[in-house]
Amino acid sequence: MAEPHELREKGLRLTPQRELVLSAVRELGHATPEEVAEKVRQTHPGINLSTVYRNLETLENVGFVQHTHLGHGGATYHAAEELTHLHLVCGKCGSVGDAPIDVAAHFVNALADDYGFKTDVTHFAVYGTCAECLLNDL
Amino acid sequence: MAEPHELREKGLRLTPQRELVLSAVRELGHATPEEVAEKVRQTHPGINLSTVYRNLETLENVGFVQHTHLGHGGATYHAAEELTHLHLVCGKCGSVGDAPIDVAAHFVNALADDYGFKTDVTHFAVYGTCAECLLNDL
DNA sequence: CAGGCGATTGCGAACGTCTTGCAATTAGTG
DNA sequence: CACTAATTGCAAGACGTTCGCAATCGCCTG
Repeated sequence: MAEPHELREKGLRLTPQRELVLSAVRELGHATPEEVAEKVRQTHPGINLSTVYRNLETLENVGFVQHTHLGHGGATYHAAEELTHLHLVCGKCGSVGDAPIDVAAHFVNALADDYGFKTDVTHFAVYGTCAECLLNDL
Repeated sequence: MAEPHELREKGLRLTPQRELVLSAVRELGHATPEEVAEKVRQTHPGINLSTVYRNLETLENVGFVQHTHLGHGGATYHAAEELTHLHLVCGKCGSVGDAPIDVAAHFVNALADDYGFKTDVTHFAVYGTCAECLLNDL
């Protein structure tokens, strides 16, 4: 009895596609489903986009990955371990910066205390204008 | 010389469609482009969806309306006057609650001070779980 | 108040992203 | 090794949004 694979432990079947999707997300950090598919194709050229979508959903259900809305339309996926920061999306240049979740602590507490709302700060990006673009506007 | 129409003051042509889109947004509060179109059709049945999209964009450029991402896919539009609150989107029941922007003041300041990032808290929703759904989970 | 120019409209097609139904394949079980 | 259910690939479709184009219409000017 070897150690069971992390996917099997969650009751998931172990398919090459699934493993590849998971490791692609882990390697890429931020990634749209499309980007994940592209990455996976380096090792498994035939993979279908819908398989990627389905696996991302499955992996999200068992907590290995999570998605975030960075704006426009597409969601982007992260390994669950990575979700320790929030995203600062600049509306001018489109850059995505990171900030530790701590900066939102006060905010999250205020929403919890005043509205009973439990906030997941990482799910949506924080929109605004980045330092660089603010400088360029002067 | 009568008082000039608010749209004309911004250098925009005054078309019935444009006026109707603007007042639809004002009447509806929150509304997706689709909902705006539906509302406009009550008075102007023939309006085309692309006209609605184009007018929303135009009206946004001159500052009469603004859009917010509440999640999933579609943007929702607000009259600019209305944008005095942030949106609390519940991931379980899908409800959208409001909170005054003030609750985010500390957060916004922290991002400005530490990262030089100027945040627009209203552009993206705040995601989480609402008080009601938290109760139901017990 | 008629003429003309450019903005705006409606329409249809195209788009990107994501979902779905279905038949074939495959992982895990006994 | 055979069986069953999960998973895959594929093609079609749904959804929201954008685009090019020709026809129309608002507004300015004479």
